[in-house]
Amino acid sequence: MRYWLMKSEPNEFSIDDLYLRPNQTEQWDGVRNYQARNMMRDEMKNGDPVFFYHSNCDVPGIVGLMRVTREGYPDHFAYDPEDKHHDPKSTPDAPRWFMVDVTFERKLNRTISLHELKTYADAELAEFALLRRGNRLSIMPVTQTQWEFILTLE
DNA sequence: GCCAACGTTGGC
DNA sequence: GCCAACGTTGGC
Repeated sequence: MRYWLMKSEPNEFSIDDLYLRPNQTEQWDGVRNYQARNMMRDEMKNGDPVFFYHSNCDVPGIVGLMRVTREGYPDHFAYDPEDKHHDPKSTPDAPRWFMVDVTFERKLNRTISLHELKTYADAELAEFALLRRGNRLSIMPVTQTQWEFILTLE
């Protein structure tokens, strides 16, 4: 089992939106970055725990927990010319983009902000991908040690 | 294969 | 709104 962090802008799709979805489950579509795609297509497995991270908002940070409930499958929204993330180079015969399904687990009692996480950047979270300079990936791996440490902050 | 131009992300 | 970081594109 591996641990993950997935970013979303809360004005686009928030932890509360996930809570309100049928079965509290959402397909994580629209990712158009090869590294992130590879993680969804190849590495994320059913049952893997995921941090839900709110980005580009007043208080960026980890707001909840979810779980992978369907492993990588083609992001069919890429075929739709009307879709915001349409990609004519992705076809049903040769899908270029993939997504996973994630299911709500729980909200944290409070947001563990990016600001707070950074205070451990020279200690427990020295290797945390989120804190690496310039890292804009929307999906990133979390080690078990990092996962457990972050939850002790709650 | 190089690299300049351009677009996007996302914190501040 | 600014801008640093960095991925992608496309001319050569």
